[in-house]
Amino acid sequence: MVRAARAEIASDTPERILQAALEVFSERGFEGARTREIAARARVTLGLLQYHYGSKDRLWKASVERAFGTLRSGLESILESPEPRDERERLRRMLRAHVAFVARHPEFIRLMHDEGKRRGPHMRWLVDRYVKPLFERARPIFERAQAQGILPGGIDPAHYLYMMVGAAGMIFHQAEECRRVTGIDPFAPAAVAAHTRAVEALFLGNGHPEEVR
Amino acid sequence: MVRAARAEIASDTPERILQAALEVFSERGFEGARTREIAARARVTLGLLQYHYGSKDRLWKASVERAFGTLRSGLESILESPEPRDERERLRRMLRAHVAFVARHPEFIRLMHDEGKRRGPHMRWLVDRYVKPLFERARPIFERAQAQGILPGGIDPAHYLYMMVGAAGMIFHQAEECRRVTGIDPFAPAAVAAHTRAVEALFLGNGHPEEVR
DNA sequence: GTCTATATTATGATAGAC
DNA sequence: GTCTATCATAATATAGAC
Repeated sequence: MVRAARAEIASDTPERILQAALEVFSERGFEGARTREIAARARVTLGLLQYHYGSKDRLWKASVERAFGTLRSGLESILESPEPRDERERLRRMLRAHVAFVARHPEFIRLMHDEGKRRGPHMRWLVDRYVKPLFERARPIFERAQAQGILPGGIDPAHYLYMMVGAAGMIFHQAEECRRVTGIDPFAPAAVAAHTRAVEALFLGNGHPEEVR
Repeated sequence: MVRAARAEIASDTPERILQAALEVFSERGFEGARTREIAARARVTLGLLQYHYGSKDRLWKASVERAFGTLRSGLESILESPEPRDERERLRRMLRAHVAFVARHPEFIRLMHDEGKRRGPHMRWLVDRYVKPLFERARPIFERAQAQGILPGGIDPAHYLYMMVGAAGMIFHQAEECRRVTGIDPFAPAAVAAHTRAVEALFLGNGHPEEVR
C-alpha cells in the first residue's frame, strides 16, 4: 500500500527531535534550554516541535520518557542478571553496570541534577517514576552486603546509594571540567576502565595493597 | 566625618544582591536564572543590579568570586591544618572537611554542575581559578595515601578526586530528590554525621567489620 | 544609590500556506 | 508533516527622575 510504504519511509523526525531535546535539556537544564536550539539540532523548524509535542513541557516529558526507558532496560537487566556467585559478586556487578551506564549516558545524570535540586513537578515525576524504583532495587543489595560484612554496617543504604551514584558518575557528567582540570578525557576507553576499577576498589577494597599483602 | 559615617551605615545591598544571585544562579543555572528573581530576593529593583554590576554576566562572576573565596579560606585552611599524625589522618581530615563544606554549601557544587558540563568561558574561568588549584592540593594527599597502602594504588589521583567530590556531595546537592526518594533530610545534623561516617568508611575502611574482626 | 519607566531583543506558541 | 511567517510575552539592558 502506498500509505503503508509512506509510513515506513516516513521520517524518524519525532525520534530525532526527542534525541535533540534530550541533549539540549541535559546540557542547559529545562529553563535554559531553547526550543529553537532543539529544532536546529533536529534539523527541523520550530513549528514542527509544536506540531509533534504541543509544548516545551510535553517535549521534555517525551524525551525523558524515551531516555529513562533505556535506563530501566539497561541498568535493571544487569542488576538482575543471572545468579551471581555471591553477594560480593552481585555488588560488583551493580557497580560495574552503573559506571558503564553513566559513562554511556551522562545526560541522564545531568537531567537529574537539573531537576533534583529543587522541588517541582518535573522532579516528582522523575523520582516517582524512575529513581525511587531503582533505589528499591539497589537497597537490598547494599543491605545484604552490609549484613555479610562486605560493606561497613550501621549505615543507611541511602548513603551508599548516593555515594555510588556520585562516585561513579561525576567524572563523566563533569567531563569537560575534568578534561581541563586533569587533562584526562574520561570517555576514553582506558579512562572508563580505570574509573570502573577505581569504583570497585573503593567499594570492595579489591587490589587494596594492605589486604593483598 | 559625615561621609565615613554614611559609608558605614551604608547598605549591605551589594552583599545582599551577591548572596541572592548565588542562590538563584545555583538553583537555576546561568541561563535559567532570571535577574528579576535575583532582584526580588535581594529586595531591590532590577535597575539596581545594573547599577552595581552592569550585566548578568558580571553579576555571575562577582557572586561566584565571593562564594569561592569562602571555599578557599574554608576548605584549604583545613587541608593545611597543623600536623596530622600521619597520612591516614590527613586523608581523613580532607574527607571530613570536604563533606562538612559541601553540606554547608551545596550551592557551590550546583554551580560547578551547571558550568562544568559544557565548554565555555564560565567553565574555564571557574576551573582555572578555583578547581585546578584545589586539585593540585588534593593530588599529593591521594598520592601519598596510595604510596602508603592506605588507598588502592595504580589509580590516577584524578579518579579519587572525582569519587571523593561525587560521593561526598551528591546527597546534599540533590537534597530535594533525596528527601523524596529516601525520606531522609540530608541536612539534618544526624544525616550529615552519618554521611561523614559513610564517606570515611568508604575511603578508609573504618569500622569495616571484616577488618575489625 | 535607588527607583520607575522604557527600549530592545529573544522566547514559546500560533496561524496558515504548501 | 513540514515550513514560513507572526503574535504575545518576558527577558536583559538602558535612561532618566528623585
